[in-house]
Amino acid sequence: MPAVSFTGQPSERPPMYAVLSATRDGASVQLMGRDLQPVGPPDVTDRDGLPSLVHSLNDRRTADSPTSLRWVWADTTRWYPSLLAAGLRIERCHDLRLTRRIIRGSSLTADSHLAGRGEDHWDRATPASPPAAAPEALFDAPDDTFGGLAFADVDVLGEFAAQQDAISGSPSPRRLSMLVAAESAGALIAAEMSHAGLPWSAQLHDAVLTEALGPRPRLGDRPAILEDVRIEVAQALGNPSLNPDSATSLLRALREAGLDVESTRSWELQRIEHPAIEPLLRYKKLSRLMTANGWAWCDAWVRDGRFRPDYVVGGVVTGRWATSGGGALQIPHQIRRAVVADPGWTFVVADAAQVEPRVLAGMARDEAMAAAGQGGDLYSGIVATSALSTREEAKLALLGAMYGATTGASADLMPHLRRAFPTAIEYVAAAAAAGERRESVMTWWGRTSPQPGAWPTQESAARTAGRSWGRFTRNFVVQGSAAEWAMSWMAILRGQLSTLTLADRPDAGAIAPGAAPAPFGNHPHLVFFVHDEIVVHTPIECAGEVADLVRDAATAAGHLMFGDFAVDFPLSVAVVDCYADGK
DNA sequence: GAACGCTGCGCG
DNA sequence: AAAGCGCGCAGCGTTC
Repeated sequence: MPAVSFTGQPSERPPMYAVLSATRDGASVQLMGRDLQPVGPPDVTDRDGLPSLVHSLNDRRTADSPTSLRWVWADTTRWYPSLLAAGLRIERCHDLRLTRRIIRGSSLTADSHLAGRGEDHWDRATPASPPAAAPEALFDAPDDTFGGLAFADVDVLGEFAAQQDAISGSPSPRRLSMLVAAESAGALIAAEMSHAGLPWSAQLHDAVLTEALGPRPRLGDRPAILEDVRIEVAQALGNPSLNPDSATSLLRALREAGLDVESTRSWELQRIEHPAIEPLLRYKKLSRLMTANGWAWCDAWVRDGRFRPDYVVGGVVTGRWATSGGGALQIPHQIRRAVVADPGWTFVVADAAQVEPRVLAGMARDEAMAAAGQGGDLYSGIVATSALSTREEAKLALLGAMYGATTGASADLMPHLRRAFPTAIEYVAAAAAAGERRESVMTWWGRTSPQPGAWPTQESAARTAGRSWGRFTRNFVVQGSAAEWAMSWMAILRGQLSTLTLADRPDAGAIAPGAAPAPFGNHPHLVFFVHDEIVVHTPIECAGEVADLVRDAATAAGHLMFGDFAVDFPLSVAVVDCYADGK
């Protein structure tokens, strides 16, 4: 079992904090003990001197603080990219902007001073844009404001104290500090993944596009194959100038051809027999490929063999990450062909199986569901209990339970699922009922659902809105807690990966002809994350070790959340040179 | 010509 | 088989 270093507890010696505040022309760092009393005078530096100051403090080890410092700062997106650019990493942080939002919103800290105050700049602050994606910086003054306040005027120490006070005064300080640590570790990981970038071959990307669409057309022209398919559709519908990209005119054309359709969605069209349908579905695929991930996308988002998504930690209400620009969380499987490891390197691609129902089993302490998931595929495990008869049925039923299906095949299977797993099903039903009563619900570690907006006064509309909000809160507890598991998984893994260091491998220089950018060098590092799936880019010789660490981290994350209530978190792990071969 | 809502589809 | 969760993004079509 790997040590869990990102949380700073439960077994470590007292941590030492390094509280980093902006000054007019640089920064100051105040070291503090666990009691939040200053240790020595602050170190002050100008902007250029910050990396070397951080470096020297990172290296500092004292009898009181054998572990690394936890850096406390207003906003990882404002500090960390430049430290990474200088070749530095830090081990742990407390991101006050992200954690402020959690603490202000959590039912666990509703009585704290922090929650009682009016909105201020901390609540208004948004993540800084990544350096490369901010061309406006050429024209405007550099953005040194934080939620409307000059960055140098932000009271970092005061905010940290207020947050610590809120956490320690809550009924479940352990849960909230786990969440705060995981969210902050997520902020570091997100910045590091953007810095490292996902290896991306523009050449292979072009090959995929050319095979599907024909050669790249000149600016303004349409790819030859796409246009050919459009003409096929248009002729089959007797409408030569048809533009299938217009849903309105396509629907009209389909109806004029005598087809009884409600919409132009692919799944609806699939069930229709007509010569236009096959080419139309083909057209939709190709058109989607070109507009979403075509040559223009590659030009815009791939630089120097890397795709650098801008991750937005906590960007989703549930705590899932979002991304802005480039659609990083929706990269089609088809285009993952272009994701290839550097020479001498490979990928460890790991996908966690059925995280949401497993987390549900842990939260509800549903022994039967946990047992069904033991060791392998949860859906098959459910079939083995005879609760449902096929894997597909089990999957459909479980998804329906977590999304709140009310009609159709999924809803029909619910009684069977409830009979087999009453405890788990009751857990999500209670979350739904709370939402219908307009009450908030919490994830396992205390992230709390927002208040619903205005409610309709008309009775049936109010009922509909209630059901809808109930489906949201039902899913919130599951999706949000799964996000907590995933962040813990990554954070633990990150801590373990950093132990595979050059120091252990004096000949490591020979491993990788083309090393990753500093500070990664020859070290395995995370390069991609999508909700329950991670990609580690690693020197080939470390791949086996990395795969083991990935599995161990999944197990450790499960224990971190649910203690000795045994819930398995099995992974599918692949060592592959191309991301498309990961599954 | 910018801003916005709608439709549709990619991902989990 | 085609609804029930969470997103981001592109293109269309309307509005200001």
